Amino acid sequence: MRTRLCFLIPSVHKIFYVQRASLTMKRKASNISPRKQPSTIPKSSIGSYLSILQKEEPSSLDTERQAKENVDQNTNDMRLESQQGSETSSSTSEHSSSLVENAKVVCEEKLDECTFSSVSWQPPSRTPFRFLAEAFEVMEMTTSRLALIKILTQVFRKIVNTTPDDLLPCVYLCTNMLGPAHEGLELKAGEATVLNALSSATGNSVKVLKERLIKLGDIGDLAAECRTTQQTMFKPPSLTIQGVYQEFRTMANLAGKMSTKEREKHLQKLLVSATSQEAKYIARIVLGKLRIHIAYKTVIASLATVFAPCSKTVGKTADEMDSIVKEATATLNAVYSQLPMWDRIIPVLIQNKSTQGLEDHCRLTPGVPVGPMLAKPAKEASDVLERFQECSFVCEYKYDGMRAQIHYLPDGNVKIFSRNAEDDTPKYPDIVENIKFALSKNKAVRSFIIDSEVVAYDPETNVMKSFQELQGRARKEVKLEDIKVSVCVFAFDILFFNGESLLKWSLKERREKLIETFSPVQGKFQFTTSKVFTDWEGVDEMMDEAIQAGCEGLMIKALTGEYSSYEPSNRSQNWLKMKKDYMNSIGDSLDLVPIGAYYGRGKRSGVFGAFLLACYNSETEEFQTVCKLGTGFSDEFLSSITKFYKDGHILAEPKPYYGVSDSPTIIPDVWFDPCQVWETRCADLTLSPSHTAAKGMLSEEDKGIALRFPRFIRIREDKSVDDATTAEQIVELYSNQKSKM
DNA sequence: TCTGACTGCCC
DNA sequence: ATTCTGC
DNA sequence: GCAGAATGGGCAGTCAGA
Repeated sequence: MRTRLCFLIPSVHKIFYVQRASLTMKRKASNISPRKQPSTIPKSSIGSYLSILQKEEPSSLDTERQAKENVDQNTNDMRLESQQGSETSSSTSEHSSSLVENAKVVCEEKLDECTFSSVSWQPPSRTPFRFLAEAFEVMEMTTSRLALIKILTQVFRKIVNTTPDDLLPCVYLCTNMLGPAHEGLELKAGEATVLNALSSATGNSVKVLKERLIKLGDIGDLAAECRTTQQTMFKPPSLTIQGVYQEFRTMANLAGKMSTKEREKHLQKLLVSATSQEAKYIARIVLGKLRIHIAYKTVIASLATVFAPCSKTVGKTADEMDSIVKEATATLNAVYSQLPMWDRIIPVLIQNKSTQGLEDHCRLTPGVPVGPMLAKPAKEASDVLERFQECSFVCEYKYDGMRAQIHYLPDGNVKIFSRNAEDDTPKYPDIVENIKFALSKNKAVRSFIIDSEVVAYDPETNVMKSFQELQGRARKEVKLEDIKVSVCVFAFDILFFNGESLLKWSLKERREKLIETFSPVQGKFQFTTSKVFTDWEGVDEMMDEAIQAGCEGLMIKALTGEYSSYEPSNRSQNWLKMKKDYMNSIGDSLDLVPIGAYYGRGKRSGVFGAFLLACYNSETEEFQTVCKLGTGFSDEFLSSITKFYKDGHILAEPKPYYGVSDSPTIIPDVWFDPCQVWETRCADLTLSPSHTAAKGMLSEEDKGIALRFPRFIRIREDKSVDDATTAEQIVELYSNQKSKM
């Protein structure tokens, strides 16, 4: 707030105020310890936090070591607990009804041992949301995966044993989901909505809240803080997990006139009924950033711990238990990536009280998206050769388009899913047609799932078009006759065929199945260009050809052997991706001048989180923006560079020779003195509606040029600001790139 | 009726 | 998308 | 090496308000 105020005051005072502001900033930053103290522990339950708090707030190395031992000790205790528990249930494991009863006995023992919360409830009451919020609070304070899994396991176990119907909504809230991704339910509420709701719930103006948000760096912390200062006239009904989840679904289903206000009202209602701690996590769930160091992988590991099949564990050692849990985790991982629907999986888990038999109920099914296999970046030949020594590998063109998983259902329907399991079928009626055409010669096909990349394609010239053109296609309920940008499907894998999963087949076998099942149609449905290699000989040439053809680079995969199966949802080493800009020697690298910065959020609160970068236009003698930059720097660099700029290199106003769009998403929080040059790498240059580099020097007069995938490399100490990359050079790079397409 | 803010989703 | 970091 | 959490450009679609 103070820095903002100083803009209105003559320059001598500006310095004074800026310095004061930076001092408070510094003091604040030094207070932030790696393990953040929770701001909102309810006094009533302080005691139950203590054990974990001590572990996470060590005051010396000694206590740190001690803390580690404590955590380990606790983890072992957990194993013993479940062992004992299962001993009890093992004797009657044949009868599921007695199983349930026994589970309850076990549960009651465990209730007392809940290490993070004293909240308790009994049906018909539903699980209090406060119980989950308290777990989140503790999870936020640690980064130890074992401790995180331990806490989540306790949460799930307690819910399963008390109010099992709440497990599903609990898992949804833990993963920021409203339902299966392919069902397409969207909350349609983000930061602005939360701020508005918070404003009407607390009486603070949005402007004040925004200023406070800059300081706090987290909207949940803001919500918690607001609640603390608000007086409550009466005690509102307390929230339940089920209630919060249902409220979100209600919000998601609102549409049309007044729906924005309506959504805000629902959110306001939630925030008013929430304790400050609950408000914190409600706000974060809405934003989709829980920031408690867990995502669905940890949820899976915890569920697997709860439902690990330990019915016959009498006399088993901790190590043996460990491997049972590991196996259960692997099972649940595999099941979820082949049927990413908690509403199908969780009822089975609860019914069976075990991960056993899960695969029989939750199978790969056409019509439900599979987690797509992902690739790891490879920077140089040796990365590839190390991985694939002694065995042959395939290189495929890496097309610059969008991933599409195409399903053919036994009823003849076609479904198309995006990389993130969204249903893209309404977007691609042309692909639905092309598929049927490519299949026409093969009447034995009843069902399949294939993996492919969709690329914008000019059917006149048979030339692939840019990602940007593909991005311009309409998305909702597209009609065949309205399509303006045609596309070609480049298929590269098949995961399912006529009722059979092919995931375990080798890539060699899958490719053969793919090729025998489809007939390519030029410009509509083709196979990716690919070639088999046994060593590096010829790979560089293929890479050049791929770039020449408008591709990003190459995908590299094992053809046969243990690394050649399809691993859904895994970014494993089985697939590598290689792009020119990964390689140190090649690729575009620009020397740019930071002219402003944005306050960081989350773990970057207190330092700058991103910067506004400019090139130099010698014609207009302006610095023109080419990108914001938010990745590539170490934590240490960020804090030192924040200090550097705040210590005398901040401007109260932009220089008159800064050419910057007036879009609020571009205008930085602070302006910089142009005094450094940063080496910045990118994948591509794109036409930009919001950046100003080379504006007016292109065929599209009102557009500038921007970097695609920009990242920080290093400070160029050896360069002065006038040696920065020029707009002319950027135009040159841009037209070089265009001529390749 | 048009525009800008917001959201979600591609990369 | 890319990158860094704690475990 | 995994999993999580920072951050990028840019588009369509929706809705509120000019």
